Order: sequence, then C-alpha cells, then structure tokens
Amino acid sequence: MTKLIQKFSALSDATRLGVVERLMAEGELPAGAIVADADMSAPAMSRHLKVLREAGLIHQRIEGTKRLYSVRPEAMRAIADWTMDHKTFWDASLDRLEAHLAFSEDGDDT
Amino acid sequence: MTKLIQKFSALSDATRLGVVERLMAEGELPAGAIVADADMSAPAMSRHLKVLREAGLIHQRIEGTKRLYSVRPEAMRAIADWTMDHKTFWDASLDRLEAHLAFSEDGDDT
DNA sequence: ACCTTAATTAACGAATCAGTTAAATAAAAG
DNA sequence: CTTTTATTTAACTGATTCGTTAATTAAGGT
Repeated sequence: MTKLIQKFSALSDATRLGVVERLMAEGELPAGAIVADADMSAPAMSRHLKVLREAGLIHQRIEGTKRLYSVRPEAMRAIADWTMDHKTFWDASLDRLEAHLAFSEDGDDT
Repeated sequence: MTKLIQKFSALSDATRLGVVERLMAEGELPAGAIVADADMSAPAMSRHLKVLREAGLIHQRIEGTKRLYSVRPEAMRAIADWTMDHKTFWDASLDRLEAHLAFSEDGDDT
C-alpha cells in the first residue's frame, strides 16, 4: 500500500509524469536526452529521475558513462491493478450515473 | 493532463488514499464519521477532504449541518483510463519480460 | 435569543520539495 | 596521466505541505 502511495507521489509532478509518458512512447532513453528537452538543469532532472526510480516506476541501466532509463511495466501494472480492484465500484456507479443523467449536471465547487 | 496530476497528488497521501478507499467500500459518509476514525484533528481532515474535492475525486452533499462525502466514479475512471491508454505499452512489455525471464536476466546489447 | 453540534477557515510552525550553482565521480579519449 | 563528457551528490533557498489550536459560520434544539 505504501508503495502505491509512493508511485502516486512520483507521478504527481508534471515533469515526472512527462518523463514517464515520454519513456513509454519512445522507449529507453539516456538521462542526457531527457534533460535536453526539459526546461531545467541537469541536477534537477537527475533528482526527478531518482524519485521515479525509488518509486519503482523506472529502471536504470548503466552503459559506460550513460544512464539509460526505461519505464518498468510491473510498476504501471500495479497502478492499473489498483484501479481494477475498485472497478466494481466505479463501473457500477457510472452505470447509475448514466441512468440518471437527465437530472443532474455536475459542476465542481470548492 | 493537469487534472490527472492533481488526482495523483491527492492520492499521494496515506490519509487521503485511505479516505477514498473507505468511501468506495462504505459509500457516502459524513465528515464526522471520517474524522472520528482518523488519528488527527477535524481541521486537518477537513483540509484533506478539500484537497480530494478540488481534485474532483470526491463529491460533497450538504444535508443540514452535515457534509456527506462520496467518491466520484468519473474521477476514478479518469485514472483507470490513463493506465488503459498505456496498456499497450505495459502489457506488451510484461509479455516480453516474462518471455525473457525464461532464458536470462541480463540486459540486451545496443 | 441562546447553546450545542458539525464542519470549516485562519494563523502559525516544522518538515519536505523543487529549483539553483558548485563540486564530485566515473568512464573514454587523447 | 590529463582532459572531456555524462551524470550525480552537496549545499543552499524559496515555496508548499501537513499538522496544531483558536476563531468563525451555519443549522437545530430548547
């Protein structure tokens, strides 16, 4: 459970979520390629990568002086599993919502 | 995209994840019932509920002096949708992982 | 009106977070 | 062995987060 919170925490930052999505789209990339397209210093990105690594979301492979990063699919599945564990709840609830869509149009307030 | 980050952020805290899971299991509950079983003050829990509300994860229904909270299924589905959007990646990758584990644990070449 | 109950907002402090620049580490190349 | 390239760790700072207690708002009960 604690590990899941750590994953949510790691993904609760635009930079880190962006890195994860890019790695999923493009596959393994060196730290240099990741920092090159980000609007921040190398040390800042290095710490973001460390957060993702410690949350188990990405894997680091060392090749010479390069650090190659890739998303760990098991980690992604851990999140998918959590949502699926509660699918019974939200799926059924959405069915009810659709059934009564005529009445309530939801806006959010603070 | 920003809304998804806000949801991850809201869930990146043990207290708030616990509240969401409890509301999914037990259904709508008043703030008082939620704070009663938590090891913190009412104001602290009130702010946690506000964070969840602002992330769109829970809905507040007012009944007299009571504030009744429940999980918003659309919000849960938004998270499930994100994982499903990348299922192609992690599902296929896990297949490769399993296939690979049968032979070796080593990395690939360049 | 007055008091109680339910919950929130306000004000404040300790801890953590995200960025910076400077220094350190480690492999490769000359 | 010295320099260059790739990346991380160290040290520092401003902003945000999470808890506390005190004060505020609002609905009922008497």
